[in-house]
Amino acid sequence: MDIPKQYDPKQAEQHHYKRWEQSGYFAPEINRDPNAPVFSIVIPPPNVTGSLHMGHALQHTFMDVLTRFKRMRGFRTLWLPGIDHAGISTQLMVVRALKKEGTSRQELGREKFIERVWQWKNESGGQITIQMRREGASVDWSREKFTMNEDLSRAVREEFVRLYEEGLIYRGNRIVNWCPNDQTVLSDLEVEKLPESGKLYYLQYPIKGSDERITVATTRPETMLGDTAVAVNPEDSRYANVLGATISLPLTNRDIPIIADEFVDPEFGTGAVKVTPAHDPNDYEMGVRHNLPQVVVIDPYAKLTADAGSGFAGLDRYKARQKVVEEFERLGLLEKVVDYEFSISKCERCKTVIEPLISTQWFMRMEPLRDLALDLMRRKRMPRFVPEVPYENVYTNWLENLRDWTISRQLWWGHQIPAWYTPTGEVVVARSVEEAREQAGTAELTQDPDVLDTWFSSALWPFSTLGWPDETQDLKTFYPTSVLITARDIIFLWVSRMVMMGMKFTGREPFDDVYITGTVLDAQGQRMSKTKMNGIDPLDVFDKYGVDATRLTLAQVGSTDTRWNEKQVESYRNFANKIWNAARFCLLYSEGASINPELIRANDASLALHDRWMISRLNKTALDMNRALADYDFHQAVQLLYHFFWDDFCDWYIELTKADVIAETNSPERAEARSRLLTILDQALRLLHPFMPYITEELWQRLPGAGETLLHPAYAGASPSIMLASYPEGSERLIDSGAEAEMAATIDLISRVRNIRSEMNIKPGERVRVLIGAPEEKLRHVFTAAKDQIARIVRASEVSVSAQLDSPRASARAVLIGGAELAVPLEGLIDFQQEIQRLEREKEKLRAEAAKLEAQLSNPNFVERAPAERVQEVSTRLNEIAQRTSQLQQLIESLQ
RNA sequence: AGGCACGUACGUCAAUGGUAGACGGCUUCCCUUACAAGGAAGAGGUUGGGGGUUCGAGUCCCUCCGUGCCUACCA
Repeated sequence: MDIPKQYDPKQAEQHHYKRWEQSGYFAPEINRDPNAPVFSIVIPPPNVTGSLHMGHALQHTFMDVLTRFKRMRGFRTLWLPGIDHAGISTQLMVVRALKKEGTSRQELGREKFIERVWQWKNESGGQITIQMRREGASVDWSREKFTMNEDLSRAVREEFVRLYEEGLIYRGNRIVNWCPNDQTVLSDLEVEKLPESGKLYYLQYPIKGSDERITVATTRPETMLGDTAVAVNPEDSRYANVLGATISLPLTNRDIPIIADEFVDPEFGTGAVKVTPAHDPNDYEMGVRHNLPQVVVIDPYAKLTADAGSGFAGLDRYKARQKVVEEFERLGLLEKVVDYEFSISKCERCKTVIEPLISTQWFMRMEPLRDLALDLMRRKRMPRFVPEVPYENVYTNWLENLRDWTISRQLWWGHQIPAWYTPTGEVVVARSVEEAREQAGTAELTQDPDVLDTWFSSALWPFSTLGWPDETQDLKTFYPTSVLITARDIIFLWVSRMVMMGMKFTGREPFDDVYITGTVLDAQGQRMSKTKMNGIDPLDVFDKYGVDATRLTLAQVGSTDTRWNEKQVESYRNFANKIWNAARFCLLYSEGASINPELIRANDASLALHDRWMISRLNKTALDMNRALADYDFHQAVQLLYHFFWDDFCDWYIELTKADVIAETNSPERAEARSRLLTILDQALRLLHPFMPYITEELWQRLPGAGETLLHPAYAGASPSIMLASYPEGSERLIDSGAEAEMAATIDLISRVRNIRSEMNIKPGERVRVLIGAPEEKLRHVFTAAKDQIARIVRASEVSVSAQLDSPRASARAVLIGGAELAVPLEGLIDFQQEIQRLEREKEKLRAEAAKLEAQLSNPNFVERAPAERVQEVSTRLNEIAQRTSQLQQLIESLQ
């Protein structure tokens, strides 16, 4: 057998995925058990424009770990992949391409443009689906979905029509967030508030029929051209005398009133506020309250309108600002300008400053839907957020303060709103144009040109992808899904809306649990972003360290934010190599052996200590793994795997079983030791597989005896793969605390000898004699039985065990667990003073520990109030220390 | 402006109120036939500061400092 000394991830990553995919292992149909429990996840659909970034790799790792785990546990498992059409991003991308070609979407026209987007999508969209294969993601590609496909579009129309018919969708004229660059309306969630240092301008407005002026402060002087009132707080005595007076608004020929409104904070600025209902959300509200006219002075391109007056019409908003300020100064009405820090709304995508505009849009009334979600949380505590703190509150608080959702967008790429207008302006909402014609009684219909917010379709994702509105078998089988795994920044945009729509249309929660992942930050603790250029490309990491090592690194992140640390990946790359070489050892000595689960099915006294211990550790680890995964404790799961494999399996078990395994002569004992080793390796690989799919499959395929019989019964008949083998569940019955204790004593003995070798500077090649005095018969038995292994591991020429230690004076000594003593004769090598010091140091450590414990015991409050069990523990430990100390003291005296 | 997290070894992170750990890095020694991407032995901490509750606090409470994130209609 020819196995290289180093694990080559690329080699292993090449073949297996294709075979898994082509064999249909990712599809739930591979499961032949009609009564199998179901596990399903839908992927948060990545944008069609996107390519794989660390956030995806992170989420996908969690999803794949769970999916593979559940599949191995015999669940009918579906991880459904798909892509989001990402309205604005995609449209912008194609618009840019057109610009390069010297044309534009307007020139092309709507139909041609959409064709062009599809063409782009088919040629270069969804890069991520290729990259996901590299990750090893076990998604069912046969069920892949795209939000713009006909089936999902039908679901969107169904959603729209039903909500409209119930009055939950309406068309209205309101102030909205408008992006002058993208030329579309945006929802509140697509706007980000960024701090900005700007100016606060104090403008004086003359009061008609008097010499008085009233001063207002504003950050946006240009909007004064659209002012229709000045407001003060009704309680503000400073302005009581001018309430109801009229202002002659400078630069215009309009007169506007001074009104009173609670909204005005007398403490801020001058206590008087200019009111521009057409261009400010607050002023809009105030305008509605006071029935003020709306004078539109800024257009959708953020240029001033004709209503702004001849001097301003056509000017850009910032030019207009400058001009207004100059004019006020010229008129002597500019009181002052001060520096001012405030936050400004920008388009999340293009960072253009949002212009609040009054516009006719489609909205969704959220209260009744919101109540469905809040009710679900109150009644059933669903979805269950992991971690619960703080996300359950974040989610709930947001829902409680929810406002209506602007769902229309002035784009071409997306689901066109299924609303048509008759020549007389009547609105007809229908599932198809045919239905609309029938309803309207005319064929002369114009469809609303707007499309729906991308999230409108995403909100249906968990059930639209399974066939809704049809009652499909998939929907019945896989809905509600088991868990949603996502980043925290879309809890509002997506998670909450899925819950609301799920409850509304299916009457069920869309998922039981929501696992919110941490964020992978850069080495400086900054979020990775395209604009900052600080992102780490997961594909580069795959190339450098392998997919499996990267997956372990990411899984370990769990739900806490973590700075990217390449050293960590390197250490898991080393771990992969360790696995490789451990398997290599097992395979090099596998002649005449094969996997045989019978060999680890019982744990009785006929087995050697190291075997009983290993079986115990295996079962403990399996139980812990199952628990960790059930709790979504990925960090813990990775730690368990790492230490189980490296410490327990490699460092101790292989070393202890090695003597039997590499024996020259063929014997039943050798065959059994080899087979048991292979069997435990098989179990270890299965435990690892959900995290490290490639290396485990690569190795498992080579193990003698790895075949159909090891598959989970639900996959009987499938061609063998570790991904269909059953996941070790672990059994309490096979945990052997006696073996663990005996092994602990053995490990203690070995460590002590090694410590002596190291501190006494004994050459690695030099053999030493190891003398053990163990008063306890059981312990003598343990050490005697393991003599050969111990000798091998500590490079001893002799290991002798007796009840009483009888050793030459010139020995290095130690006290062991269970009152045993150890001596390593070192004739001529030992410096007695130095040895005494070494033992004194050890005694000192014990003394320090004893001091703490004694302090506790001598505190009457502790003895009285601490649990008796705890008190007992302390005094037991104290006794141990006392015994060891006296033994050490004797050793020291014998040297003096 | 409010709200919520977080602060533990040189770095990245763990620790149901019960002796503070892991991995990497560091020091010393070893290419001992699975693995130098390895092995062995070590060093390294008043858990951001201060107060409180408790027999006992990294963990619970208060406060200060620092860092993030989210929400918000102060012109």
